[in-house]
Amino acid sequence: MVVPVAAKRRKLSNPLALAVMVTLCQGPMHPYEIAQTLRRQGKDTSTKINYGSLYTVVQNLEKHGFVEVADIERKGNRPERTVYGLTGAGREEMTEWLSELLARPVKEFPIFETALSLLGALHPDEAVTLLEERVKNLEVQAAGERGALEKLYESVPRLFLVEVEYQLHMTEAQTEWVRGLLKELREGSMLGVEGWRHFHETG
Amino acid sequence: MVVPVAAKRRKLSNPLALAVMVTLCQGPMHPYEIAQTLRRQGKDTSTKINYGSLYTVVQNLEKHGFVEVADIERKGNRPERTVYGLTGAGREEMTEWLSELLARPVKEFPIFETALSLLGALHPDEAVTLLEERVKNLEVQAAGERGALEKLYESVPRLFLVEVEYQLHMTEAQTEWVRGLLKELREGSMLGVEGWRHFHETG
DNA sequence: CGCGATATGTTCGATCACGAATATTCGGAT
DNA sequence: ATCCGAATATTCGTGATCGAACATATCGCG
Repeated sequence: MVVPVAAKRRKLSNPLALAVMVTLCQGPMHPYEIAQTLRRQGKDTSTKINYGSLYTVVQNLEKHGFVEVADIERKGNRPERTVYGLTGAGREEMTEWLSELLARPVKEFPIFETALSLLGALHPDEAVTLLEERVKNLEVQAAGERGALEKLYESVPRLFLVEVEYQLHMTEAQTEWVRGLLKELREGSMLGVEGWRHFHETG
Repeated sequence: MVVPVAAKRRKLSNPLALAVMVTLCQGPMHPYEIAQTLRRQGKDTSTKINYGSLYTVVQNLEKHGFVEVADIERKGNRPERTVYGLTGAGREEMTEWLSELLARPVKEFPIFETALSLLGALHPDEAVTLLEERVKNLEVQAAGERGALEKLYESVPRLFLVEVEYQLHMTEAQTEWVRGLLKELREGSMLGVEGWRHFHETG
């Protein structure tokens, strides 16, 4: 089997679309129910669920034949609820997309990286203060994540918590790195810090 | 001084806007020149620079008074080049925004996290194969980043490379974590793996 | 029973993002 | 001289995004 080296452009790129397809694997649902299911399963911490986007995404999935209308319900006087089911093409797209995401790291642009690259625009003392604050915040965040995880272990198999464990690991990694940076900044050992300070103090 | 606990909504949220303001600190420029400067300084690895977005962003910055037209050049027959400069309000917004980004971690949604949370949709053996491939890819990526860094150390002060070091650190952290996950999956020690397999093999 | 609060569902439109197209100039090879 | 590809510089149309508004149902409680 030949693995395509360049990722092909997908017809839908919103991650929510993938989450929707996976959810519909569990059976036909209407959009709102999809959102509820995702939330109930805690997927909303790893995928941004936006009602605004949800309906558009489902529509687009239908347009491309990945889902189809399975039923149109009407209970009482409420607006109709269109129930969607996953198609064969949908299942295939889902598997392929998910596989690609797992196997291939993609370059993303976390906002903290941007901020770091622009660090020079602040006074070095200010930078140190701010990064110290970040470390504190990260510690709180990590503690929260650990706590949540402990609770969840009691009711959910680990399999369904991998992404939470990953999050925690990455939070810890970030904390560690920022601590290292702070150390170098405070010791002034980092090449270029004197120049930086001088630049900001004279202009 | 009271630190606002909730981040106030910014008039501009595109990170490119921040990068633009920081660049204009160095002096007035026209949009294209801003992009060149960012690229020359390697900022394009940490901020997504999109020509399509650039002009819109600069316009919006102007609309909100963060930059202003400093000059309109015309050389030969080319289209006019509008040269922009940072305003006082712009400098303030820049400092405040950058400070917030450094001090406060924000929840983002990296696509790999989504993929992890949906892992159960694939057969466990398939998941293992794919994650092994990811580890290989991550190793290549890390090697590349390390190489680039070595080269850059020769010509650029460390201060301007912090974001690259951060990237590398995070790549390594991710690799380590995926390796751990793989180990657990292969050993079958992870709670729930048998059920997972069974589910996929019977349907 | 009547009231507000909360949960259930969906739609809309203003804004945003960005690939691709456009248009000109410059440098170097022929 | 002239042709061509790369660099310079900007615009535009399409499509995505998402907060907020809308509308109804259900539930708890006095």
